[in-house]
Amino acid sequence: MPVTIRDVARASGVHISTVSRTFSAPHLVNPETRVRVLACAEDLGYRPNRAARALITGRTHNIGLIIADIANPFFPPLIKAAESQARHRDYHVFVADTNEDPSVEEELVHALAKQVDGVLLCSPRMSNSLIEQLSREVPLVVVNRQVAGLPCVLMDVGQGARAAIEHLIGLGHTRIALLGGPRGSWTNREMRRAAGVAARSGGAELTVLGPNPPTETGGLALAEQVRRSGVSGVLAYNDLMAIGLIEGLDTLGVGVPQEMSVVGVDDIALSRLTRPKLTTVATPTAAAGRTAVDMLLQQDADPPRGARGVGVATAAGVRRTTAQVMLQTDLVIRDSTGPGPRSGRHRAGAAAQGPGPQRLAGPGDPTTATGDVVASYAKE
Amino acid sequence: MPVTIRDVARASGVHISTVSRTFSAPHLVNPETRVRVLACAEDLGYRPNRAARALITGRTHNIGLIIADIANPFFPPLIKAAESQARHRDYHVFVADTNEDPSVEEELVHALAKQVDGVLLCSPRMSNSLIEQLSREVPLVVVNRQVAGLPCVLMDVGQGARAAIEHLIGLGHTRIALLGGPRGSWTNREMRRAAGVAARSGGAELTVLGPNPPTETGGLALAEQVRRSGVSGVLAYNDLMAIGLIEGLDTLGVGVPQEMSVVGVDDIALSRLTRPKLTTVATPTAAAGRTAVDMLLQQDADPPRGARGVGVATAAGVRRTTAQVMLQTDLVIRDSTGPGPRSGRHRAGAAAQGPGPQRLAGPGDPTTATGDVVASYAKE
DNA sequence: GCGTCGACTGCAAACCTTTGCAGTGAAATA
DNA sequence: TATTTCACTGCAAAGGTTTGCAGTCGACGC
Repeated sequence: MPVTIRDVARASGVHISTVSRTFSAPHLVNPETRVRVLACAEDLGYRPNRAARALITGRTHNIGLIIADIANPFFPPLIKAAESQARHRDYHVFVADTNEDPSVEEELVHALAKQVDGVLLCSPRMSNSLIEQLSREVPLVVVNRQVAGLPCVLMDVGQGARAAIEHLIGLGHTRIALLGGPRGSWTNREMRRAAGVAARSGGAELTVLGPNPPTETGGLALAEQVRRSGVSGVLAYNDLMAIGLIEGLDTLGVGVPQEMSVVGVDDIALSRLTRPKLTTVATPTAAAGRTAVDMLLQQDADPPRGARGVGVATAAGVRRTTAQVMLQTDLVIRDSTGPGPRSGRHRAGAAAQGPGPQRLAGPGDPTTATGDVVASYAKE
Repeated sequence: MPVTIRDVARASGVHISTVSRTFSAPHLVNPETRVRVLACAEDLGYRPNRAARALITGRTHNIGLIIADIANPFFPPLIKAAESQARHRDYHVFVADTNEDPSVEEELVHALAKQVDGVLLCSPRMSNSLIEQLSREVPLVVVNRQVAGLPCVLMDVGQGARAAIEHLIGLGHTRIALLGGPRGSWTNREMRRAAGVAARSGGAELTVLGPNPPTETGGLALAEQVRRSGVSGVLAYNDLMAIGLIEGLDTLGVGVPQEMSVVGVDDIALSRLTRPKLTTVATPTAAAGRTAVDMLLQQDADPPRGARGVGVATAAGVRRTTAQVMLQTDLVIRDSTGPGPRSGRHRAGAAAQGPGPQRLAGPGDPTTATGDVVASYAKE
């Protein structure tokens, strides 16, 4: 039933090699022949069998995309962009979810290796050395992780964390908490480092809480601890945790941004839709996906691994393109951050206005629990 | 560099066919030989080449997952569940995004056909007849679409829409709007049908607005129209639209649920996190993903298409398993729906309580813009 | 008129695996 | 002892495609 190159050859009265060339090296075949072959192929509904092609060329025209958690809203835009970019370059993409489990990551790379021309490792949780080792088996591009000798796409969360901390300090917050993310996350380390520096040079005190699961639940569970820690500003590992935290603070009667300012990271679509709208460090996820795919395919373009004439030479250990791309992040200020304890002036002003029409006028403060705010201050 | 069955054979002193059997039919090889071969394979890091295997067996152990829009939060849980289920059955999955474009859908099925054992079509936008035609090329399972003769996984949005309408009517709403989804969506047709019936038998008036893009923007754009239409209750095609609508209504000064009750569909994670929390029809997306994969693989288990000994007989036109699974939906009532104009009693009661501590006690109504409610009533 | 070149096409090997068939030797049966 | 059975293994073809090499044929230059 499946129509092969052979059927097309028979139908158009040429040898199979001519049909093959019609598709993979058109300039080598007579224009007349070419149109005839193409017509027959079209007629018969012929599509080249990529598995067979892969067998001989050594290139599958597939790539793998290994994701820590598809359900984490950070990733879908990345997946979408990567898939789109790949398809434009005539590649298909395997997507696999590791559930944040490093051993699954490793297993998946092995399992996919023979079936793809390269793998995108997104926010991997395994060790650098393991990644390096795996990269000898199949070309790898790493997103959100810095591995020496491997092409990486990084988002400058360091810069973002710094901007966030400076923003909080600028608002008058002097005691700030950093909600750490999962163990093994490069982003996490980077944020801690940068936030520490920024806090120190801004004269603020930084408390690090974590590591924590990078989820809404993770943030929610920290609400009590955050309240007791005496901070007035929080930078969360990501938006999900920030949202969870706000949720938790809300049930504890702590108003955001009145009593606590919260900054997230990622700018997932969701963060525009919560109340209050989240102040957050926007990471260029789609761009990261596109860039990573480009780097993978470019790297892939050079060594025709396993091709016929090439012989030895291209042993897999050889150093490949090793570019590292750092993508800009942006602090987007919305409604979850407000003046800190220092700037009593602003606070008083805010507290004075009741929940009137001005709630509707501007972004304002939707929870409007004025009484609670005051009470909480007394406590502090 | 890539280690093949041949290397393992040489290392363990047996013929390649024995190595092959060690992996694909272990009971046919002497236990002693088997362990020796396995040891060598392990040593050398051998992994069977699935492409080569596919070439001869006709089964790739891959499936395709074609998604209207990965960035739509409805899909990631489905993708995640499907991928997980597939992997447990030793299948890998291609994910592709069509951007809601029917022609891309078709192209993708063609492109993937030779590389997969089956394709999951999730909420397809193309015509039934085209789907049917494509199913002759590769086994198909359809999610959120009813196609005669094809295995389908459906979510009972009809039942869900009915429950939602009844819920609204029960709250005293008699004029209700349905925000339609995209053209070509089975879910959309089903909802319209069921909502129409439910409204009629409940004595309510139903206005259908649409079709609309199933996004936040789509909902937001309808706010003005909804306000002017004079309805007090809205059932949206999905949560995203519902959230967009609430957003839009908010900027128009229309409070939810005080002046307008809004029900969504899907129960995406997000809907628990917005304010007000969304009343919505929960669809079992993860279960749908799992079920669809199971149906695909089961269907796939029967005909060893293209296998060697089989000869003709299993022409692809032959009717396959044609089960249709209908998955239950559940109305989950949260905070975006409230008493309608009829039940003035409840409203008054609600309006009487200020935004005090009881806001924190229960789910209550977080926006608490009591004044607005009254004003709005006057308007009406 | 001969040689050369170039454009085009055919031939056949190779990629890695699976599998029907046949062969081996030993054990079980008659 | 002769025969059958059985467990195991090897042989070789097949699957669809690419590609180096070689062949054909007409055109062109001298």
